[in-house]
Amino acid sequence: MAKIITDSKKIEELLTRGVEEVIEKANLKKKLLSGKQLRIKLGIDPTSPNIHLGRSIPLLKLRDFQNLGHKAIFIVGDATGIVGDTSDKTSERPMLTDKEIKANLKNYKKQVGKIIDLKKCEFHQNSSWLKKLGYKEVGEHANIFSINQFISRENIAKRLKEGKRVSLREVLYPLMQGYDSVAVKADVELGGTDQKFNLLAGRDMQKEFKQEPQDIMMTNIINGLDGRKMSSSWGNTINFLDEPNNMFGKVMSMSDDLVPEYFKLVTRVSLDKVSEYEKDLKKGENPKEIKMILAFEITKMYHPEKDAQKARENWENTFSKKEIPEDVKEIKAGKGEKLGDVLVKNGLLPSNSEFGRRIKGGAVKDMKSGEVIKENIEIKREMIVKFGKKDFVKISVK
RNA sequence: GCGUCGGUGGCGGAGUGGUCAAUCGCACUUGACUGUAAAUCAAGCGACUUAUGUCUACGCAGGUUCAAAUCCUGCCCGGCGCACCA
Repeated sequence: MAKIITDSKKIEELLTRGVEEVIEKANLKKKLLSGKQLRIKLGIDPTSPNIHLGRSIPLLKLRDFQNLGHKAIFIVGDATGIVGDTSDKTSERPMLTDKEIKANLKNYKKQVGKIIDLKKCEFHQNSSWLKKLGYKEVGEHANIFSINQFISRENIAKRLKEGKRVSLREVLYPLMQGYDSVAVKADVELGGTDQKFNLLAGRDMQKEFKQEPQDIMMTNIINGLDGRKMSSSWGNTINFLDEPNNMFGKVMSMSDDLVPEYFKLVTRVSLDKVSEYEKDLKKGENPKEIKMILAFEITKMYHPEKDAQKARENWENTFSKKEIPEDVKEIKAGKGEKLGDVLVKNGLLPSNSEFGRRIKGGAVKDMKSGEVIKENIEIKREMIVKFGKKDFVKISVK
């Protein structure tokens, strides 16, 4: 049995860092101090093959709990994923197929394992209990809640008002997530603030099943690279599986004002250090420098430290010193082939028209001579071409 | 099922017989300025081409017309209302 740590300073950080709201906080604190091992539940639906940094917030929380000796219970929502949660959506979420879910699921353990300790973690797929339920059970569960509750949720109410469709299946989601809590006998459930309704549903379900209701810890939601909410559908995510160079670069390209928030939420750089950085920023330090630290910290959480270091060097060379990146993609072309055709054929550009636009915009550049290429030239010898902000390619002649 | 309104590009949302590859906003791409930040400015944003033209597109399938996103018919999908008094 793991030893439970009850250090009050650590508990305080656990209860506050990246945490928006705890229900019920006093109760949870008491439990944490009691020295009893708690069962901490976190579920993620495999709605996308990639887990992004937004999810790392509750995952890091889960790890924090683990570090204090508590039992992490990770649930992959393969059943809930099919039904689809509407919590963070302004429109209906399409139902996923079994096949999609399975494909998405493939690397989940690996990704989650980058943060939490899988050996000390209970790993479940909620289909294992949810698919056993029939209409009778679902009916009973559904009876615990009212439509009134459901439609008064902000995003649902809004959709109704706008005359958008709200399907009956969406009502089922909170029931399913709530039943998960019953199935794993959760003491605490983690989730984003947008999950409040579903998380609370778990408490009601547990009461119905004569379990003590779980406490709820709602973590902050992180903004994506562009300042909007991070979401796979916006394309503003940083993913656990992003390559080091890419990950580093993505952090560097985000808004300055997000930097402190990122430090607090998605890293575990000590809070003292973070407030130092904040002070530096206020004093007028170039935000780029602090952002470099952040980019490095984040990258090394998901990749070996030396890869993160390399990514940093590569970034400096490429963008500060305007050199050619180390990991240039290499392709082959026949002598006399048109540059545009080659790029399109290799999937680097979607169409010849796009190539034409970039030519017109002056985006295409011969890196050896440093000159802008103004027309669709024929390839005669090996060349390194830049054809966009981040797009480099080395073309060798067959 | 009946009635009614509607289905337009990644999204929102114009357009209701020709001048529509389709106003506009957002998102996105590229360039300038920079710190691959923000803000700003400029250009672009179906494809093939590089001519200043062809093809494919406005839920789907037909039809009317010299000409349709726009009119007609059928189908599919969605919203709302009705489905009552026994």
